[in-house]
Amino acid sequence: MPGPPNRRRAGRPRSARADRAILAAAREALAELGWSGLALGDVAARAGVAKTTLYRRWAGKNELAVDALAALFDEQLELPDCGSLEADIGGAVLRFAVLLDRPETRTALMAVVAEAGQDEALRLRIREALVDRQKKLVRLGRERAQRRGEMPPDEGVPDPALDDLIFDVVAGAVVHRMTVSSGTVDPAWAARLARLLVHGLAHEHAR
Amino acid sequence: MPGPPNRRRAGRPRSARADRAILAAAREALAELGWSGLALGDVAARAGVAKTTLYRRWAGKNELAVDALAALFDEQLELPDCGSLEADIGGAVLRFAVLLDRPETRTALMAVVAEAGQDEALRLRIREALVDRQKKLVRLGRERAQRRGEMPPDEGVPDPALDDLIFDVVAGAVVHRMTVSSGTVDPAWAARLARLLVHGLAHEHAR
Amino acid sequence: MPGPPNRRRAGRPRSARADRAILAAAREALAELGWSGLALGDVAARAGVAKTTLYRRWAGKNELAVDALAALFDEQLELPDCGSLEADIGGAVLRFAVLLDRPETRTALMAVVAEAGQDEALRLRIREALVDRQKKLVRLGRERAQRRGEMPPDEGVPDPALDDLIFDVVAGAVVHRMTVSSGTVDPAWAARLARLLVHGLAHEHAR
Amino acid sequence: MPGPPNRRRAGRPRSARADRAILAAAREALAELGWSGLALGDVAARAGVAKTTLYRRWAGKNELAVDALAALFDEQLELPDCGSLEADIGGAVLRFAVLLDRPETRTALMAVVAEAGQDEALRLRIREALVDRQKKLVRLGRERAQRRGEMPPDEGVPDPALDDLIFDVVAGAVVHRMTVSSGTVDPAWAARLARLLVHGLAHEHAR
DNA sequence: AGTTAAACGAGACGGTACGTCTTGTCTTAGG
DNA sequence: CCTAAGACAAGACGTACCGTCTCGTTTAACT
Repeated sequence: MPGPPNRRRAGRPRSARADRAILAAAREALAELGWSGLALGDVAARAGVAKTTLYRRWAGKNELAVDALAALFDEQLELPDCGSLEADIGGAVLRFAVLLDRPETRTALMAVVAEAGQDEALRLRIREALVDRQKKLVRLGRERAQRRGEMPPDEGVPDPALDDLIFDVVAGAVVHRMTVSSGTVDPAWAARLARLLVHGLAHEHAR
Repeated sequence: MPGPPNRRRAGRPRSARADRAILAAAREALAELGWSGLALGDVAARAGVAKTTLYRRWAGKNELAVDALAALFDEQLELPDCGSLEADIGGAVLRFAVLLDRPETRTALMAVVAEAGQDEALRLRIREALVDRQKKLVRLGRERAQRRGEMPPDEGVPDPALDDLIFDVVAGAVVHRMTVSSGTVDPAWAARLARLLVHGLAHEHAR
Repeated sequence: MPGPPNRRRAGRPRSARADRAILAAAREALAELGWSGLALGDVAARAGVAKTTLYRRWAGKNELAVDALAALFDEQLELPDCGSLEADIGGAVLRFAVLLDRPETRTALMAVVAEAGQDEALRLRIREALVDRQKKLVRLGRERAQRRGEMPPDEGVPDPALDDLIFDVVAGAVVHRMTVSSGTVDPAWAARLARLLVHGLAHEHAR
Repeated sequence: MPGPPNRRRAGRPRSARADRAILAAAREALAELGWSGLALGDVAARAGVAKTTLYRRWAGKNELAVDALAALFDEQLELPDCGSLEADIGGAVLRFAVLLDRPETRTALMAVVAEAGQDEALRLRIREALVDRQKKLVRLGRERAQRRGEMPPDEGVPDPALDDLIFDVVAGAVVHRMTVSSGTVDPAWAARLARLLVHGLAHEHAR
């Protein structure tokens, strides 16, 4: 028996208020100062918390930012039911664009991805906390379209690689336009992207 | 006229070797240490140059990185002629993936984009040095496809917004897959993306 | 009388083992790490005791160190009877030197004296626990010498200032040599100091 | 040829103003806050200097304090000529007492000596900068007394061990009285110590 | 051939954030 | 009420880079 699961750890328990205050302060500071201006001592001070308390929970800027991002993504992203696959995709694109319009989101996402280039653990954390959690939107959209008869049902084996492609195309196009190209995502652009995707996918099944 | 074009500035001219050595050292250090590990003092030391010499040419990490990236993009990216639009797109995707496989490229691109979130001048520099220069590949591909008869010729007004969409979809999907999703770009994935795009575009003109 | 002696305080009584363990751990840590390396959290851990338990008994590093020192001084210092005043002084000097040879004693004594420079209460505690308790050795030595006829008996009023001078000269010379001058105290040095003092004192009474 | 001795080191030379400002600020802060309150960041700020500038010159609190003390000792300590050996000693004792009456001197001296218990290099620095430099006062006093005929001239070999003993007795008695015993050094006490020493030394040569 | 003026290397400078450490208090649960 | 465990606020530690500066030296172009 490895130990009773209800076994309380000794000593004073960690404050849940501190966790929330730190994540909120991190988002606030990020929005104001940008990534390179983000100082963990400042985040701690905004949160009304000592630096030790912050470092007890997160190893550094990167880990903290991924968790702050994941909380935002989880609460903001969803797939609206707009009646058709094309409209659903357009709606999801617009929601994502709203989220990326916040300067802290855009900046933090790019920065942690940049740091992840040298940091395998961070790469894993990003995939688990951001990518894999949001891929459920693609699965949900596909299943909804299949129920509506817009897409054929899975024949035998499902094709997760197709879901991955769709995820990277949609998310990638939005992120690239808003960050690299310094463009804007408006309803017209979202609709055009959705149409491109839906018609491209139609041939995918007819091959 | 303020001065003749052959007007040489007085004093010792700037060393061209220093420029090249600094850019090379920056790429090397970036590949080894990642963005946050990149220290300009270290770059200068690797280049065998004083910090002053570096700062005389670039204002900071961001500007230096954009220039290092632009040089790489210019010399590496091109649109191979593979006989069909779909094959051309697949080929370009694979070339871009090879470039992004270099750790310094991936890291630097994401990092400068992150910093640009708070820095309008940097955003402009990125658009001029990276985005606008590479959009010529899309224009070239479209014109080649039109000559082949794979796409209808422009009717009256051209549609630059469509070129932009294509650029963001292709580049965005590749970048997103290789950085955010931590996935790999192989010939099969490239081909599938190209097919999706070509078929999606076919309907774009038939609307 | 503030309370009946058999009055038990409510609740769990304090552990006497803890007191001893803490003092011993403090001496050990001091010998290993020196004053600035002495951390009360570490002392508590070595003593197998919680920090709370330590702080309930001592207000801080200084008070703890003074008590640890006082216990050592009380058990180690005495005036051996070597037959003559000069030999007695030499013997006491050597005993004191042995005590100061322990790194924790030397370090702690100097450190608490340094801290006492800004702390009146600590100064008082040092005088009571260390200085006044050990001045009895000077009184004892003088009385023994008077019994032997080596010194004249007190005429009318005693002269405590002379005892104080002797105390500061003997203790000061040993401490200064072993700490400030980084010298060693061997039997020859001790004998020379004793002779200097005895002959100097002879004239003191003949003035 | 290993290099001309007047060869200028490359780069910007160190500021002499900074050295002086730091030592002065250290003495000031020490007097105000005591040893444990002395923070090097604060010293740097008072000196109008960056922390790096301070750390470039001194390895830590201890080294800085020894140098600050040595400067004080050098400028304050001397052997006044009062006409007789006994009066000279009394005068020197009073001068030393004035110096140790400054809270920063007393505190810093004790503190660095405490730290030196664990630090061989610091012990050496103290001996060189403080002890050996001030022992010249003992030599000077002896030579002056020999010229006056108060002490016999050196017969054959000199006796540096006697100078050392005198130094430790005088300095030790003053330091011990003012720090450990919390006593005061007034002219009467100084005169009594001087008399004790002179008469004790008389027998030293008559043995 | 000498003069001139900027570029160059070296490295010190004032600043700022880092992540760690220690202090003394507080909050749990258990004895 | 004491105890062990450990989280907490506060703040100094010594390090690393930043971007600027101040030196003395080098180098090409212009007299």
